[in-house]
Amino acid sequence: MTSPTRSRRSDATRAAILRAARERFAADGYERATIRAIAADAQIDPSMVMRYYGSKEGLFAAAAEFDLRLPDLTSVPPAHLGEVLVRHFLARWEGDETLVALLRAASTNPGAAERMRGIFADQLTAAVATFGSDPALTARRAGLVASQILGLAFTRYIVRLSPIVDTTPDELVAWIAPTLQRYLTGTPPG
Amino acid sequence: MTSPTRSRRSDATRAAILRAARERFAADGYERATIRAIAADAQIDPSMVMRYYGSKEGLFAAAAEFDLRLPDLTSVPPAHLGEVLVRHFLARWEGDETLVALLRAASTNPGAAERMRGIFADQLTAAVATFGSDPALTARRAGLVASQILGLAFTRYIVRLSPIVDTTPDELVAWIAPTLQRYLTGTPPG
DNA sequence: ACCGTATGCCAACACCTGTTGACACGCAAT
DNA sequence: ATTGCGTGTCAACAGGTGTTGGCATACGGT
Repeated sequence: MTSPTRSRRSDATRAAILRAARERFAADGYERATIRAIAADAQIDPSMVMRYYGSKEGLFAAAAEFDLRLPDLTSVPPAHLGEVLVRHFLARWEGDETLVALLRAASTNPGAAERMRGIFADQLTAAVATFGSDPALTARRAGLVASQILGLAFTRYIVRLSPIVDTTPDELVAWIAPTLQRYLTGTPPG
Repeated sequence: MTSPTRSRRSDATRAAILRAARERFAADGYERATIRAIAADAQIDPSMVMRYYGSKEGLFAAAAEFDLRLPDLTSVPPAHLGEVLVRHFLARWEGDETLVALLRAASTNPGAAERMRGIFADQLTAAVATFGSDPALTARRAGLVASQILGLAFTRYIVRLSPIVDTTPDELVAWIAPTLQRYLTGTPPG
């Protein structure tokens, strides 16, 4: 038995499968991304996928591993929270198709929706909770932020709505930052 | 041959198929909603679906027929545009699952995404254009509104994010109306 | 009453899906 | 050299998919 720290020969295959899976899931969604297509992209046999990831669900679970990597919001000037967040999100998934894969799959796959809920209810809510406003409101504030952020991602990467696709990240930040800012620090209506 | 105005006997079947199709597409998405399941819901044979709608794509095209029914925005006080819009959208699809079906399908089905683009790029942009601000900006304003509106729908009906699901329509309107108001009538940033 | 046709069901096709088990190769340790 | 195991390929299974053609039946016009 090789040492667990020593890289095994199959690690390259595992990585190739994961890369191909992310691409296919992002491009086609959960059901259209077939194991055969993923295996073909990775240039291996479909049965390898099963051996290394157990099932299609298991493969997706591994491929959709995602961390928002939210920055420490306590060290951000409170007036710039909105801008920092939009910019971070855009940068985060403009270069990583994992979230697009998750987004596409969440529409039809319950497990993916569950994971999406975890990411935006746990990670984001936790980050919002750090600059302690009214605890009773943090969940709602985080939810509202998620609604605008996910709407931006949905229109830009999934539906590909022209006015949103054609707008530069900087312009998007300028328009959307005030929205998040109000959701985060604005006084509740009513 | 029966008169085209006279209701034919099969109209009930056609309607039952359409109703079942909308339900299934809304609940399961395009690929998981099988013709057999739809036919079973409508209590008819799968081949009937093919005879009346030609193909699964044709059935979806018929089931996803959707009109935003946007009110005449010229007769709305400009300061209340945001509120009127959020309230209208919430009411519009809280009682009609067609848009949820379209939303779910748009993630994986190119035709559905195309239709979604049509709805929000044509109908919404046209409505925004009626209260004539800078024409060069109307498309972008409409796109931003779409991003928040679709994000709301996505988090509330698809991902079912708890803080958004648990919030009453009135509270959602209070929070989100100012966002749309700024996207519609606010001065451009920069 | 008759006949054409609209309506419906049944069985089957061809294809694709996730998944499985048997078998071959090559490397590493004994 | 031989043994054991990690790695990989091949073929096949069982089930589900959209879709098609043929056959019964019941309705509506004459």
